[in-house]
Amino acid sequence: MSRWREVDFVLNCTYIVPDQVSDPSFRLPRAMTSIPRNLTFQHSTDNEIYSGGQLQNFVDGYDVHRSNWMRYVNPARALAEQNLVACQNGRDIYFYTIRPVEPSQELLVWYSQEFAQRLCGQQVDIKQKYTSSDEDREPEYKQPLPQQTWLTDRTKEEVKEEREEDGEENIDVEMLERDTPPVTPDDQIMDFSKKVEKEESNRHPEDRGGVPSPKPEHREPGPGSSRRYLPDPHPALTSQHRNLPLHLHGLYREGVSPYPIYPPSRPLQPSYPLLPPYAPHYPRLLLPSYSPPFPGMLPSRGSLRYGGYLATDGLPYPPVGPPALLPVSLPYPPSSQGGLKELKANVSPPRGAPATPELSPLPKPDAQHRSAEPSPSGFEEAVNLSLATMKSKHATRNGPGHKSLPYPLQKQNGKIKYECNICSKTFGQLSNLKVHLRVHSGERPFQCNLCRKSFTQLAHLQKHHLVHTGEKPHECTVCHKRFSSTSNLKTHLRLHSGEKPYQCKLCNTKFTQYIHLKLHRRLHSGRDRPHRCPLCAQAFFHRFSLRGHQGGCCPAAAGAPVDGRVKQMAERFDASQEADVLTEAATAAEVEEAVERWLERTLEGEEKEDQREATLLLKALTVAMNSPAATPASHHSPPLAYQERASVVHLHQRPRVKTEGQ
DNA sequence: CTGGGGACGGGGCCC
DNA sequence: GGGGCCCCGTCCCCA
Repeated sequence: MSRWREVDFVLNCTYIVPDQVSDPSFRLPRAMTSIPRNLTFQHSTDNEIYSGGQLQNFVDGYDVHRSNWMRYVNPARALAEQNLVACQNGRDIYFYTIRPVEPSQELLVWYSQEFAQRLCGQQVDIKQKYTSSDEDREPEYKQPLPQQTWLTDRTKEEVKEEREEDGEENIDVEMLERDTPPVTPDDQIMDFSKKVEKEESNRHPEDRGGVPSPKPEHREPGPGSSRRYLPDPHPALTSQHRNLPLHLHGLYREGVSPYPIYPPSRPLQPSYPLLPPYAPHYPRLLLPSYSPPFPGMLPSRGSLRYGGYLATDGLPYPPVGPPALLPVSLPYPPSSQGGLKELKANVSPPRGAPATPELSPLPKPDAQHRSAEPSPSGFEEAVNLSLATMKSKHATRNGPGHKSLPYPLQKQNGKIKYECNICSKTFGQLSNLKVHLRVHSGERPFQCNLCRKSFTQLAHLQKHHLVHTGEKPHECTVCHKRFSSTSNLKTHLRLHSGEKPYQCKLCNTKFTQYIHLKLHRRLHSGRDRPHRCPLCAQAFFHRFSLRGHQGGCCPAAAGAPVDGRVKQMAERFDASQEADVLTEAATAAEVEEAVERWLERTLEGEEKEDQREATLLLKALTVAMNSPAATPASHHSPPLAYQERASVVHLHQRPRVKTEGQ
């Protein structure tokens, strides 16, 4: 994929996870706080560094206050290990994953072809050299790039790396080639603007909006003088991976200059249509609103890590920074006016009070604003672009002239249904689907300004607000007790009506709330399960469950391979509400229907393939359950279908079981 | 252990 | 398309 054009990446990529906003008030440098929420820092133990040659151009990630988190990302040694490719789009640099990146897997970056050529294509003989500096003058946060590696086959032996007790790596300078320390690292800063300046003879430096950077000062190498350096790529462009002269660290300051292809007067627009963050066809997929702190600030170090996908209720660490600081991923500071906010992307922090302080969402960005600031740092969402491919796919299905939508369309009873491409739920209205998609994305755009809780729907936030106001708008007409929600009032009304819709099948105890029945059922231990297997003594609530057990799940039955997952599923179904509603005289078809209902509910969100396999499996199991031959007196091998499916099915161990388990 | 209330999530429907 | 409203369901807490 490194041969892809940059437009190919834009068209084919699935998610864009932008850098986090790095507020200047944060106490940590930008290089630490700008890391996207799905990534984490880890120290690399592979710190071989190579250098050589002479400085002409280089980019610099030296200053952690000016560079961003990419300074910590190492370059790939070979195509095989590369999982990230850098491309430039207008003034923005995007890093596309080109293969799945597993948790704890290190990001290793290289360039797209175009980007690489733009970096150095016209200066193939760029020599390079990296900064070093006088350590005594090193500011606290101006650090070497200890985690950068630039590994090639020929140079592995050249550098020895040591790590001091405080974790900061130091390189044995004797092993390095003749690097020369600059007077100051910042004097050496070079990014695209360097090249542009060079090529354009400094005619329009202000037009490019980049960070003005002085030309790097070339100095003759001084032996033994270097303890600060940047990696040393290879000088020629004969292969994409070995010979690109520049590395990317340090490109990621605000305001990268337009790349040299652009004439200076060209507006700073993407060279091709970049999906705007608010393109209606592409719902924004938000990562959870809490942001990981830099691990160095964690209460304990070492193996302690965080992930960007932590559930908000499982936040292990407080936000970094002053106590008043919001989690860094929140795009705005809290409004001093109180009230509630809708977190919208790409909006500057509002300073004024909304027209209606309470429950007023923020204004949406206008098109001009968007086009003026296409930077990914301006919006917080991971934009799901996978729907782009869905779009074209279904546009074809719907035929020419049909308004293409990024969602699969179905027709049910003459009505169009919009199907969620994640869980396959269908909705009668597209807007409902869009709200539903927040369930998958984790986006919770409506945040309570009083307690920081956030919600997927404004109505939920409005209801939540009653918690703070104490308002209880719903009154019981019988006892005049008041409730904050209609649901709770309705539950309450059962007390007056005597309605108890939830009944225990074992003891006939009835309850007004389902949760009470669930709790109650836990009381029924195995001895209360009337249907017991004579071979293994396992007991079941339902006779058909015992039949199914004997038909394929009993470990004591000879000749029957027992799949533990199937056994567990059968037990779960036996204890499910779907099984509860069946009578013991239920027909095979009724049991099968109940199994399907239970599956549909239980496997919601599972992988499609797993759902399909599980469905096949459970149907086979249902056959066993209803097999008249499956009696305690006649054990035999399970039906063939069951055996076959049981060997291939893969079911996730769900951490949370909706159905009441035992 | 039961019962009652509080809070919240998801989705349908209307405007 | 999006907001508002409503309903249903679920979970948690506590007496």
